[in-house]
Amino acid sequence: MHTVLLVEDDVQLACVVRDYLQQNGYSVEVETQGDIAAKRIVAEKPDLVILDINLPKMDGFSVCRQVREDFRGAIIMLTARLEDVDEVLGLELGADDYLSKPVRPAVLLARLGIHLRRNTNTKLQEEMIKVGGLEIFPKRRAVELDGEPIHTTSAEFDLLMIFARDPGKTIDRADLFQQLNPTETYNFQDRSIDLRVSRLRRKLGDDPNKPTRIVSIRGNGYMLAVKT
Amino acid sequence: MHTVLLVEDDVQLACVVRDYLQQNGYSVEVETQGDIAAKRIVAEKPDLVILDINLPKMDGFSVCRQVREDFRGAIIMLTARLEDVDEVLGLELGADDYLSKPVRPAVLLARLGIHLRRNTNTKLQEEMIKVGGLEIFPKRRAVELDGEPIHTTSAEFDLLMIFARDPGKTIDRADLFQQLNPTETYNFQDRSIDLRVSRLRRKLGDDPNKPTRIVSIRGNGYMLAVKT
DNA sequence: TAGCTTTGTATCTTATTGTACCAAACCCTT
DNA sequence: AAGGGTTTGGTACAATAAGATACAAAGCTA
Repeated sequence: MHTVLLVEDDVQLACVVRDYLQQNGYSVEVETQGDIAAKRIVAEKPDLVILDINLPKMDGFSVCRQVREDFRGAIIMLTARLEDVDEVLGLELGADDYLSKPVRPAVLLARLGIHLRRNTNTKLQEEMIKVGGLEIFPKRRAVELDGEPIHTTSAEFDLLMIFARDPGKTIDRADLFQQLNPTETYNFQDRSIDLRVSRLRRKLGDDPNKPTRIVSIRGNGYMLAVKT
Repeated sequence: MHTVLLVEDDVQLACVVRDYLQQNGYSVEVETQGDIAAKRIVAEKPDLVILDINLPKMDGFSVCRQVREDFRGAIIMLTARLEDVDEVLGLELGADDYLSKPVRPAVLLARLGIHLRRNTNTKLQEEMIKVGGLEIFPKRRAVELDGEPIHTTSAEFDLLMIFARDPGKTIDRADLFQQLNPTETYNFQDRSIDLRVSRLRRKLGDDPNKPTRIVSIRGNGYMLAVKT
């Protein structure tokens, strides 16, 4: 049986949904406050979270963002306002899906099914890119090194993603810069890329004098090493 | 450059994805109809197919099934977010991967890279080149001598790679210089190559008077000795 | 809004790599 | 075998690239 945490401040609605899901074989918990929900998600690790955007204390966006790195299950956002949809779709947030209110029960059930199947089916694990001992989870924007979670900032993660697309290929600074700041133009004395690499290296436990994960190619750029 | 056939009936989305992929160095064709897509896949043999499930005329499952026997490239299935499709089916049809909409651009790119490398690039770059007691790992720019890691600088490694590609063959300075600095022209009094060799020799533990690994061929150039 | 985190700029330090120059080895002629 | 020219190896040094640190601006969180 799958567990679902329903985060919704409209108590009446929450109860209706809860009963409906329970009748359909789910174990459902309800939480009305955003800040507490964030804690509960991490602590209780439900299989799936249904997350309203309008919440007291902390809105759904913040909850999602805060929790995402540590929580692997699916998050379905609920929106009342149409304009929120764009933001949910914004790929940075890390939500898996969204539904706009009012929600038809059958649709909700169908969505739950999709996301839960994905998690339980062994062939369809969470999207992951694996390079050497590095595991990158794009949805959660999370990174693990030899199984240990590593906290990366946004800029670091973006950089790592570019490397991860082409492990073993050197990518020059101009290229990196372009991909990270598509609107700006690269200036050859810019050192921001170096700094990002440096910070990322430190987190990956790389010795800058003898880096083994992100290697420098003098006069060219950097490369994500493929450990054999 | 790799060719990708994008089969997607949402023209607007298709164009966004096409542009994005093109910006990242792919040659992209778009097809909106399932039945025609099946024919094109077999006829044009793209390196990779991105296949939406919801298509007019013939759905993605059928296309995949029909094409799979004649088409060796990777097929990535796209599941539409509004459908309650059982995604698992996609994999039993012979698809290589699947992604669910909305697709994070970075994830899509990463997946393309993974599948294309697997299919076309397997032998392009060796995992390891072994010459005598020397082991060279191009994909992490690392060198080991009798099992001991050796730190090489960029210039040294590049030079060693050239030698390692043709062990036992003498390569003249002009040739080396050209491969190391493709844009510049070689000047016969240039000594930078000699210096690189000298530095590399020292790291490889070679006695310059009686070098055993990188041998000088007087009047010609250098050669990586094939030690037994 | 106050405090924390993130991220870039400026600046300094260290490492790398080529040029210049000298010494040693080599080859040829005598 | 001696000597001159040529080729290669070595050291010193300067220029450039990359790494480190401090700090300030910007963004978020609470």
